[in-house]
Amino acid sequence: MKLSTSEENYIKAIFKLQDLHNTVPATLLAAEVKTKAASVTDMLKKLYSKKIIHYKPYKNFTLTNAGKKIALDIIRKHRLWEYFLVHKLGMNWDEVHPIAEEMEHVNNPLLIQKLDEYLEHPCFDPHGDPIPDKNGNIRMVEQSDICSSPIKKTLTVSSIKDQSITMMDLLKHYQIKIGTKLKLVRKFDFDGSVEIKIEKLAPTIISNQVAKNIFCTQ
Amino acid sequence: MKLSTSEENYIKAIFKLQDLHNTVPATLLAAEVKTKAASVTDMLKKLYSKKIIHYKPYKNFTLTNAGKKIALDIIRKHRLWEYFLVHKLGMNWDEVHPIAEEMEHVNNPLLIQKLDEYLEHPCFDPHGDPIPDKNGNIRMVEQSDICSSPIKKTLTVSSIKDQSITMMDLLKHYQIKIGTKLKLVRKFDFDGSVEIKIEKLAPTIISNQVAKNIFCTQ
DNA sequence: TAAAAAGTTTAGACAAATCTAAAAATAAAT
DNA sequence: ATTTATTTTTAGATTTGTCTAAACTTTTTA
Repeated sequence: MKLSTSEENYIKAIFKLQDLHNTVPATLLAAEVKTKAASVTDMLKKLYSKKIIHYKPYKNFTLTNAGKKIALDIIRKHRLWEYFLVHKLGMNWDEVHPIAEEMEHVNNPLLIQKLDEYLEHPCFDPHGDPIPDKNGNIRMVEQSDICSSPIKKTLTVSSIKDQSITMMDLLKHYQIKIGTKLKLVRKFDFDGSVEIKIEKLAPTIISNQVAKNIFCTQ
Repeated sequence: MKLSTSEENYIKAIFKLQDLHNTVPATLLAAEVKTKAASVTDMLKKLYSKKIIHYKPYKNFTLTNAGKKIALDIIRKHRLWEYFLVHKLGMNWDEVHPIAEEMEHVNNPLLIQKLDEYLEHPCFDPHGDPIPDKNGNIRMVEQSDICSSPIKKTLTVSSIKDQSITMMDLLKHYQIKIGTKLKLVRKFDFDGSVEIKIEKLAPTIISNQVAKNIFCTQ
């Protein structure tokens, strides 16, 4: 089934809002896809006719399993492209979202398979959000912030909680990105700061405030 | 000026047909963009209003300079993506065209600049067609078929005249692609066949028929 | 629990890009 | 040069996604 860019955007938005709020109000969805409530109603009827959502007028609506599968596939494409833009083209993670928003609608399964292979099957996008696999499964990986991670084990940075400009600025200085491999050398009890050792770099100390925001997998 | 995918496709098609035939009949353009003559008329009026083409009813039409610039920019994007798909993702050159057809409409100058850098400013796409630079200039490079190239100089395969399946099959066997570096070792007068040496491979002999179809830059 | 507020849907309109069928202009052919 | 054929344009309809304004549900609140 071929879907329009607009339909795909609605599906993605419903998926996102479904995750955040248990029930999705049409007005919120309208804001998310930057349109008006009346337009949302039209689209809901269309998506219902395509069995992408469960829908009864004036009632709540949710994605069907088929709808969720489609949403996860779009999210997969989006995040793989974001990964590509940052890790291959060297773009900044704060400028890739709108581009990936366009690329995610390029529809070609072989392309995405090849891209995934080329990127070596990444699990997290540059914002630290998990990348669903080709079957729509999000492999749940044990993540913990640096402070709570075991000492002297190789950790891989998988997500950053605080995505503010100031935080990103600091991470840039420390040369820490999603995917960076590092070791927790020791913790200082006085202020909760920690010493870390990043591959090929001299050990440094980062504050507790920063360490708490950096999540890693083992 | 933001252009729709449809407008971009018309511009690209006009550019292509303008190159092939001196004057572009609307019916041919209709076939090229897979639509009907009546739709073409509508679009021509629109493109005229945007100063992308010169147009008078019932008369021939041509791209303005602005229109040509736009066309070259779309072609640039198309060919850079084709290059990426073949040389980075390892796709076959006969399957990348429809994908690049979609990717070319992703509009972000920084993206294309970064992509160009990442690919190291390629001059030819996987089909051997030249890639315009960011100003729309197609750098004219001296090309000659292998038979007419100087002996023992490093040549870079830049285009293949015959793009039939059988030819591509043969090139695959010889491990010859656009971008392959090779040397012409010697020519055999008896049948016009030539001995070539491809980087890291043992020297081989290719027939005159094949050699005549492979164009290289020095 | 009845009135007010908030949220959702219908009805009718619009813009973009397309279509068919018919009319108009140009080109070709006798 | 007039008829025929071809090409191009108009006119009116269709589809997709959107909009506003009004009508209708549902929820809140007093």
